[in-house]
Amino acid sequence: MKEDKISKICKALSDSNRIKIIKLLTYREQCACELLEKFQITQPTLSHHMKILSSVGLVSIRKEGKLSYYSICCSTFKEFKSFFEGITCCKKKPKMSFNCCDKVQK
Amino acid sequence: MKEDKISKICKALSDSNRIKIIKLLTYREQCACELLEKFQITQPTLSHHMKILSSVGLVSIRKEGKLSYYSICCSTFKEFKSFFEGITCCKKKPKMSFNCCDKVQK
DNA sequence: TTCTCATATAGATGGTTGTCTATATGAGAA
DNA sequence: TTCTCATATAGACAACCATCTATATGAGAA
Repeated sequence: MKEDKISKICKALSDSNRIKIIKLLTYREQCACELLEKFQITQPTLSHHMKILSSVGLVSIRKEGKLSYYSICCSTFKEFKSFFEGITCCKKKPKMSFNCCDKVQK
Repeated sequence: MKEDKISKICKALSDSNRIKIIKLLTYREQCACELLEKFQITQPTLSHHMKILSSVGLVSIRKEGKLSYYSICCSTFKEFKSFFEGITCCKKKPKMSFNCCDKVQK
């Protein structure tokens, strides 16, 4: 996954309500009305947040009758996480040999 | 780490240039002038980006003479990653027994 | 069809963001 | 001190964002 896509997903996650939504969807898929109860926002605002989360592929929608069920989209989420696995916090003074901070720091 | 802090870190990472900066710092700490060469932005804009990254604790600064060396802040980054480890993409229809998507999806 | 309920869309608004140019700061060299 | 270089800050501007109210859509019930 490229930097551009990662930054778009991070933007989608840059709101604390949307982080909470993602966390809630960890346990099971939920319909909009269920999610709405847990927030102090209006229904159109929740709808807006869900659109942002689904537009970057973090969340998928399943419609059943009048209800819309949301769940985390596994493949996108895994790719997102694996990008950060590739980032390590390594410290090296310039022109010196490579050392991982895990060894260097206390 | 709380949702509010996670969302602030995601906001700091919601720009593709800042994602690239973090990726570059994976390999070693670098000074501002070194980083600047790799982007098509002005020096004040890079300085602005570094301030955003360090204000959320993602990056730390070490000053040496005229130069400022930036590196990834291990502890924040690890906490950030571990938050997402706690998020799993599990699918369950309401009122049914719990199933992880790893088993459910093809 | 008509009503009701769940959700989406439209449009407005105040606040935030990425970028720039211009300028300040601060360290080492001359 | 004066000059130069690396970096930070100030201020401006167009674009974007979270939220709201009002309204539309669309499915099932009556």
